[in-house]
Amino acid sequence: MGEQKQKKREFLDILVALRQIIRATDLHSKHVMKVCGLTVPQLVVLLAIEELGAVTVRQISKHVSLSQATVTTILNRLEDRNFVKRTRNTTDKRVVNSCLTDKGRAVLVDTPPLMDGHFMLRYEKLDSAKRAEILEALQEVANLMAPEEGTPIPPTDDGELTPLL
Amino acid sequence: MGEQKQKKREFLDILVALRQIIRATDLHSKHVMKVCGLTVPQLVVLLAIEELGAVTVRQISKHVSLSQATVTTILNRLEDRNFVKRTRNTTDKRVVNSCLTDKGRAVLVDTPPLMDGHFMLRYEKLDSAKRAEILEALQEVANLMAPEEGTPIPPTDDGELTPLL
DNA sequence: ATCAAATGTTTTGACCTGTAATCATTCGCT
DNA sequence: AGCGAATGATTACAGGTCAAAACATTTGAT
Repeated sequence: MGEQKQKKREFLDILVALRQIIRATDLHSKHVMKVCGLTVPQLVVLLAIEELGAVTVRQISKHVSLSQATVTTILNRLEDRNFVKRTRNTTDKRVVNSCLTDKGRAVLVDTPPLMDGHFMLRYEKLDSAKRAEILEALQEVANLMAPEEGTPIPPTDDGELTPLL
Repeated sequence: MGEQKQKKREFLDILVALRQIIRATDLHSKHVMKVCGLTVPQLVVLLAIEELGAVTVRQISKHVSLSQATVTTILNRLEDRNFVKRTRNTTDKRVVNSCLTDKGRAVLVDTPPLMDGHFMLRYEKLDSAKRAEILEALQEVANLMAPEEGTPIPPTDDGELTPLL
């Protein structure tokens, strides 16, 4: 009977850890915003454009694991502030290609940290076995949470580049 | 020299896993919203009130690890929809006490899942050693990300109940 | 040629989240 | 008693995030 309680406790512990991680991640993003004027998601989108060149919204969305709508709103802000330039593709007028402006390129020369420096320092102090264990556990959780199994790496194979991030 | 690259790769992997986890968590919250009409944060606040009784905003905020402002906005929505009732404390008119309404109590009788059922099912299938490893890793990461070390459990000891979540 | 389905993007609407500023009260000192 | 500091809550503002709806365009089938 107490076994159910036990299970509940276990999930609660996971929930608590996850919430702390999510909160810390968000706080870091806010911090980066104050320091360098761009949030982590904005930087990630910028990096994706740098890596992929003139790229469609959908490609960015896949690459950074965000919905198309989210990427659009991030692009709006980035374009307002002149970090990227959007141009409609001439051959297919549905698609929009995004490029970095000089300002956009400039802000990336000295990439601000996407991850909390505090965390990185402490993480690096761990021995590599521990680090591997942690990484593996995180990936395991991510997989467990993935929408559907069967295709851990979905056979999108639609010419996508490595969907890093 | 390729050692730096290696480190970078490692952090990138962590970042990717974290982003997927955060995204999945958010998606689950949206899903819960569609199914039961309340998001996970709203449920968590409701549960905190159920557990703590007539409680101040600050206490809720501590209990659920969210800022006071965030709790206020969540309470706004919950009060608008008549799940909670706020009353100013008579002895100290600065403080606001929140209580569940009948409707609020009712919605909690069959607590909707705070965690993705899909995830829970798959997680339960793992052997307990693996599960322990995962939980430990998550807590390790949460600690590594905590604002300051030295006081893993900060000596708040201000009569708080267990700050679960 | 035409019209429906598919595709790519943006808009809309709802929520979560935090910091900083503001408001109201209470407390502590003199 | 009175005034400034501390405390509790809310508001204002800036983002992130998504699903669904709305648009625009292209493609495919007739």
